[in-house]
Amino acid sequence: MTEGRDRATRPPRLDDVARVAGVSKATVSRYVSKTIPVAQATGLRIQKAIERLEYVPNLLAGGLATSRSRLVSIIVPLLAQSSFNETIEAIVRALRQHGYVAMLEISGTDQADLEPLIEAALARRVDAIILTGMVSDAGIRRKLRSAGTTVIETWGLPKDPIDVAVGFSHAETGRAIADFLRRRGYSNPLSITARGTRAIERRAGFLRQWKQTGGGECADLEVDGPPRFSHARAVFRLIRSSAQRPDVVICGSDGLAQGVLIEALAAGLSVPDELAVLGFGNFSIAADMRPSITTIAVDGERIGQEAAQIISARGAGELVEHQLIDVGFQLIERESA
Amino acid sequence: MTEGRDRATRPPRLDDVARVAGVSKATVSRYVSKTIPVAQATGLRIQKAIERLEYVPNLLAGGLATSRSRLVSIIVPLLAQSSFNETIEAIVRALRQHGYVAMLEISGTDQADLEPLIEAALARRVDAIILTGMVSDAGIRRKLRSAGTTVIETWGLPKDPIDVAVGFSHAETGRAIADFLRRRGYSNPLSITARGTRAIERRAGFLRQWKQTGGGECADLEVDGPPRFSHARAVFRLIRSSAQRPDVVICGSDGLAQGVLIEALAAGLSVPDELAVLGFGNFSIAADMRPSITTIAVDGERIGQEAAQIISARGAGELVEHQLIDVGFQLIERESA
DNA sequence: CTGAAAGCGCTTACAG
DNA sequence: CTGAAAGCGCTTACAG
Repeated sequence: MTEGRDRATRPPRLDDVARVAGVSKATVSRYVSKTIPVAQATGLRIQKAIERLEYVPNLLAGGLATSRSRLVSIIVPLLAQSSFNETIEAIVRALRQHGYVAMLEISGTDQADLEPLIEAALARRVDAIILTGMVSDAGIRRKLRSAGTTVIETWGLPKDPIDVAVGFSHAETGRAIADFLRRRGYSNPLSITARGTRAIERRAGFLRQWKQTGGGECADLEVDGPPRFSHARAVFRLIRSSAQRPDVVICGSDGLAQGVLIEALAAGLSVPDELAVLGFGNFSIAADMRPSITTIAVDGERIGQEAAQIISARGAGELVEHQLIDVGFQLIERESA
Repeated sequence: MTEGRDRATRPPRLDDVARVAGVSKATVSRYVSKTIPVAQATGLRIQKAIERLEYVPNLLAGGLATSRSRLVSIIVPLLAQSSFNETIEAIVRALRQHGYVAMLEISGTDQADLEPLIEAALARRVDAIILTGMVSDAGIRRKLRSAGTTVIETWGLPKDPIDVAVGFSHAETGRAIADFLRRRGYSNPLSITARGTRAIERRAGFLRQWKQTGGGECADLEVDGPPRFSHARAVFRLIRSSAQRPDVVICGSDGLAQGVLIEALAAGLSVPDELAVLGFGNFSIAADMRPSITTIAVDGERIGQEAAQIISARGAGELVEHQLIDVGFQLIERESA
């Protein structure tokens, strides 16, 4: 087993390369970082040395010297069943493109658990913190604001962003849903709202528009935790016990919508005629489900790109103001409503 | 806006704390890292100084000094719809518990894309690399082996692990499925196998046991990419065109099983009487689906804990041998088969 | 229990 | 285009 480098010897570093190539550390550094051009012949010698030694630059040391870690912390409420997964993936890929690497932190739904994660990120001197969940705690917002690092809030567009926000207006999606339901002639909606999430903003936006355009009351079922099929059962219990059966259910996620659809099928209700269903997120199942799910699509790819773009620009020394970047959304009409 | 620290001034560092507390840097370092006890009175003064300055230790610098970054790279094939999500979440949480932070890398399904991600991890001098997908490329395995860092392969139990592997035998799950189907009296299985995944090992294990216990041929449909509902349609096309209709479909994931179930419902086939369905992964939908899905459960939590445990032990200087840690699996019998 | 000093592996003005 | 030297912010033998 003598293949590869001996585990006992220390890995090569910049000055090993410099010695082998017969140049100074500074020159090797310049060659590797491509910041300042190096004479062609010199570059060749350095390249040879790098390959011979299998040199891998220590970015931790580099980061210490430049105060740019090229590390970005991305804090998400949860991974499993999350509607954020696509966005997270897009962010990670976009960051990579710009030479950054993402540290993943999972906060859970309790705001209090956010603080140590932020500390951990700050201790690593991340170049930015990306938040995908809603940060409602004022103390945490203040702390983030004074931390002096780039903070990107995604998905939502808070009125008073910590730094930069990339997302869309949840109230607007509610509005769009109201208009859509009206156009289709639905009159008795039931919405499922997960506590402590942005679904609350969506519902508010919906209600405002719904009433303004002549709609009446709108039943609301509040549920806890991530939207799951089990909530779908609760929805059905409610529907059964309602004096007036709703004709459309507005779900907080496509996963939940899927659950409702399955319950409806099991109960022998025809969708959308007897009961229509609206999802949120445009997960891949939304298109594949039978009936396919009418939903709101969000451009996670774009969110990732915009976020990486901002971080990279700041890193390059450009002055990027606090701002809201609205990536919009799209209501996709399918079979379920 | 004068709250918090002035953005222009540099953040406080160890020697600022030392100066304010009237001790040496070494003492502050010892106090913060808790490696060597410090006199109580001294500790109090240091604590005061830390709070007053809002000092956050620079772990990048600390990592450089100790050659322990406390960074772990976790490389996953994909996030969206992945059966690994739960395990990833468990790993991230377990690592945190031990003071590590996870860098997330998404490799896609192409092995060739793995190399730059490994380079990026090595350049950050990660204390470990955790792989959740299968690494079949010999060159990459060799490179990882000679990198001198802890490498943990999860989910599978390769015959010749790079370093440590924490997972279960996929062949064994196939075997368990064969025994189960036989017990239930199924005779004509169809399996869906995603190319380039460990589903291939499961199928091999299944076939071996199936034939050994007197079973005949087993139809196989190979699909590409992550298991999706759309594959479910292909399954149905195949079922319809088969001379002899299969009586049970073995799916590579619960998501796919769900798709097949929905197609079956739409086609008016009763499950499991006319067509039984087996999933894999025990996602939350498996229990919630109607009919609920018979599947294989994997203990992602345990995988995360074992992995973090190993990394932490190595970090503490303990000698941990190359090894295979079998966390087992469980066949959960529900309604779909 | 505490301190002075060397070292971790880079980068970057400054000077040539 | 290149080099010598100081500095990034920690830790840890070594000595007391």
